[in-house]
Amino acid sequence: MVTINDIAAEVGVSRGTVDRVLNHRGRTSAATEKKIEEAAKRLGYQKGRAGAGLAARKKKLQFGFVYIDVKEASFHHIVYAAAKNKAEELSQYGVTVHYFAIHGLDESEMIRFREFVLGHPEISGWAVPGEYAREIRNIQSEQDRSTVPIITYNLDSVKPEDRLCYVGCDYRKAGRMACGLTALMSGTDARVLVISDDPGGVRSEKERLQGFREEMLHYPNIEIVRELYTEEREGLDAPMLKKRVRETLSEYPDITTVYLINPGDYSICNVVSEAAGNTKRVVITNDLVTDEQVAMIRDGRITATIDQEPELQGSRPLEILFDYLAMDRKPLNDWEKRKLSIIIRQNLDEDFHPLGEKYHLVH
Amino acid sequence: MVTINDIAAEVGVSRGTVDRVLNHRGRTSAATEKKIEEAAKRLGYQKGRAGAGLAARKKKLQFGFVYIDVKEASFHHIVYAAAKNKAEELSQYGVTVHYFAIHGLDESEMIRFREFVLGHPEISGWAVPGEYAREIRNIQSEQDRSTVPIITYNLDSVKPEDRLCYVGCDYRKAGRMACGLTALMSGTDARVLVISDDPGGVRSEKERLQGFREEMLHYPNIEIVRELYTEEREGLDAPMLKKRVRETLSEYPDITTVYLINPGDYSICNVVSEAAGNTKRVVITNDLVTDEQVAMIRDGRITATIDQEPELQGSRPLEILFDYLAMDRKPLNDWEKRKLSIIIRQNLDEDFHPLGEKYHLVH
DNA sequence: CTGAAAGCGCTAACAA
DNA sequence: TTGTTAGCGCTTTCAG
Repeated sequence: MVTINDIAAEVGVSRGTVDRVLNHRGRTSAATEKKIEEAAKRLGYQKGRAGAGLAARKKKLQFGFVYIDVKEASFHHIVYAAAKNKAEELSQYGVTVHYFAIHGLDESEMIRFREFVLGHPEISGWAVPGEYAREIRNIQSEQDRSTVPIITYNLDSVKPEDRLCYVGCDYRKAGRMACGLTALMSGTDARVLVISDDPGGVRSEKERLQGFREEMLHYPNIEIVRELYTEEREGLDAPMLKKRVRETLSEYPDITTVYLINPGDYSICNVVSEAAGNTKRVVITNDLVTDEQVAMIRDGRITATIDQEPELQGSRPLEILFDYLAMDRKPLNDWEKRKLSIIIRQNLDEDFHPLGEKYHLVH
Repeated sequence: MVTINDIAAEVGVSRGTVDRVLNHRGRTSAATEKKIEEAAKRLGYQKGRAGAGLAARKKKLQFGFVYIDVKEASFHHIVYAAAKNKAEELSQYGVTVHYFAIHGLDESEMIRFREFVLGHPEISGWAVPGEYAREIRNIQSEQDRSTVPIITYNLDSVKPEDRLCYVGCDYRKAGRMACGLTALMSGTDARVLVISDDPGGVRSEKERLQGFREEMLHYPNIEIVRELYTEEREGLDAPMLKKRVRETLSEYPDITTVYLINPGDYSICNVVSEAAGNTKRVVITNDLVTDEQVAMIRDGRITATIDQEPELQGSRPLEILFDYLAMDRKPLNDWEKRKLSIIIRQNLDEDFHPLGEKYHLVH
């Protein structure tokens, strides 16, 4: 392993100078810079994790972790729990994580968020759900501090140059998988009912539907019979939606498959299974996050679910920030794709998302 | 974070003494031992990764990695590639990995293996396919060196007390998943043909079949119509087996599903798809390891495959050894279960097993 | 602009 | 049986 000492010896300067050059701390002459950088490249220098880890403690790195804390957003509870876990691990390297919980979509939340960002200039790296990256970038450019890296997760709604890396799944692919499963489980002439929470604002749901449609091109006889969405401001239990689902299923008894893109409330599955009569329908959902869902997969109310590794969406952003700021390691790609896995009854682990229960969110 | 200095100060001894006690190096009095251990527990001491990582270099840890190098065992090529990758990463902590390739099942290989183990007394941790753990244990007990930890991977054919941890999947569960997929894709009255490489010696295949059968109890109308195995010493392309598959499929045209437990050669899928006529059959396989298989999933000759994370079976054993020997971290469980994932055309990543091609095995 | 030195947490070698 | 010291690779601070 080649160390900064080797480079110093090679070039004939002190360790300090090598450090200054390699970490762009300035106060070095162009001449030595050239020599040192050339030597570093020639010898294949890479910062060692052990030494850098030890020395990181005196940097006292501060990260900001923004997460969504809304009762029905179980996905984000898992994300948050995983982030806390990772933060605990990073604490031994002197890292402190500041959390900010977003409680809803109102303008007042954005103001609180803005204040939080402004109030924490000491933070040298952000991990945020994609939707909130824009706001941080705005503040940064107002202040010319745009070198502070941002990792987005779960959603990627910002230009690639505005974040260091996005950690999350490919929603289009999730949609294609749902269609593939439909073809395999309901046959290539499936008739599909699509149900989702109001997709007006949320891009992930549009993309999943788009992916589903895209894949349908390979299955010309699969048909989406109807798409049903929650009424705006309908509330969690969505009585209107349930009513329309019931009506639709009796109007189209030949519906073979229900693709539940993202219901706030999974009790909609009960409506589907009650309406079944003697026809057993295939029900496909996204994300495995609540106990209710687990029970539904177990007893067949949900046939299959497509999961997107929420734990890694919580832990990896912090890890990437640490690697970037303390270890001098840039992420390999600007999109760290999280795996989409298919869950059916037989691979439903008793301990599927073990972090979920370890932490309670205080609202 | 509480350090060994804190403990030394608390108890009123030197760091060296604390180190000796906490790492059981002997040469300490029972009295100080008690005081130090009590203080460590009280303060919640845990060895820091950064410091331990740096200091590990002077331990010059040596690990032994045993792998299977047989042309048709593509699974193990991936395992090996991942192990090399991890070894490279660990080299910065002063770790050296000694590899031993097993080329076959003959007795002479066992002798070579035995000589390798005997010839490397400096090795302080082993990572081996389960089948080979027994031999190492035997040698160890002959020499009273049974403290050297063994991590098994891929197969767990040794008593829990004879290894520190097993890294691999639950083959019974893999079988249950195959049955679950059968029910979902061919219906609950599926008629199944099971094909496998001679399962005489190999436990994983028996367990998968056992899991399949186990799950069949929940689907009383699923039936295994026939089981076909390669003749002993038949050779890779298995012409006899292919012939019998062809015959079986024409004898039982109502076979809906083929479960390929572990064919040495996937070209058997071609036989199945050629014999199809107008009936499209569901073909389920295990492990996604060759380009041929990828092509088959793409064009439908294979319907679904159940993967078991070969990369992690290569990297984790080394990581676990390092954590154990350098970081004082025991594995959380004595079985680190690897995830079983279902792969269909739509989640077949172009880059599914990216390590596979990075290394060439020299036979 | 550059060098020297101290220190992060831990281990190992040596001295007492 | 215990303490002391040096050093792993890197960062930081202070002198020059």
